[in-house]
Amino acid sequence: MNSTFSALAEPNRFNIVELLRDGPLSVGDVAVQLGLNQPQTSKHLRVLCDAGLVEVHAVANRRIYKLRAAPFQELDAWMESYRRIWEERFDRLDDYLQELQRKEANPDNKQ
Amino acid sequence: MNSTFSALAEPNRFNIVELLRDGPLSVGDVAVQLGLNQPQTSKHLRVLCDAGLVEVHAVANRRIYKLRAAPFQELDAWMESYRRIWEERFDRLDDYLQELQRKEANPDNKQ
DNA sequence: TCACAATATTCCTTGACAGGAATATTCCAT
DNA sequence: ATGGAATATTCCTGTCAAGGAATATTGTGA
Repeated sequence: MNSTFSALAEPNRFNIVELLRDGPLSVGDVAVQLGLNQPQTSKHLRVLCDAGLVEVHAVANRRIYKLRAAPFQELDAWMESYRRIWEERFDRLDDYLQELQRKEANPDNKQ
Repeated sequence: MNSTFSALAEPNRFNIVELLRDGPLSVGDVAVQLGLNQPQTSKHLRVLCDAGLVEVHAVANRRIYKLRAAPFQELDAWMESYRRIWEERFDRLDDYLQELQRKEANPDNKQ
């Protein structure tokens, strides 16, 4: 999960992922379509691979990279816990303010 | 979107977000619950704030931070485009391989 | 086997960022 | 208005990651 965020935080890698969303591609094709040079492309793909976002498949001379579903499903599952409550809890200041006042009244009561 | 990933890529900030999922908290409370010291906590909250993941609300001496729904909904929307196709496309190597062969046959045809 | 295409790796430099410590700021309560 | 919480900011340092250039590697087809 952490490595997923780190990997996607880099703009070029994010673009690579968006590009691969449309299907698998070779290193060269990724490089051309994103206007990157080959070494950087390989390096970014390696990071994505290490993070598990992508997997390789050797075909003749090329290496075809494609997205892996797992980390996206994991991300989806993580989001789920936020979807459930983002109308409920995020805005519930009242509870917390009362909590604060209560603590103010008798500081020892750690609840 | 980019700033969202960058913000969440840092482990402490990720933990702060997870903590705030349960409701708003003051800087001090965040610091205590995560075992951080106050300055780093403030700094991380600032980054989260700049990224729009969090918003502040001054209450007496304290500043209460809470999650903002927007970036999570944006992330959710982004995920949506992956959910739709992760069984379909991610694994469709065949198409691409045929595409490669086709290009091999007559390189000039850029499709 | 050999040359070449496709890809990966290394080395280097530079910039961004996190943590620590100290200090500045803000704002309430008296 | 003033002392003291609570919070924010600055300065410094070390680390890490990205880009560029050059080079190494791998695998294929002739």
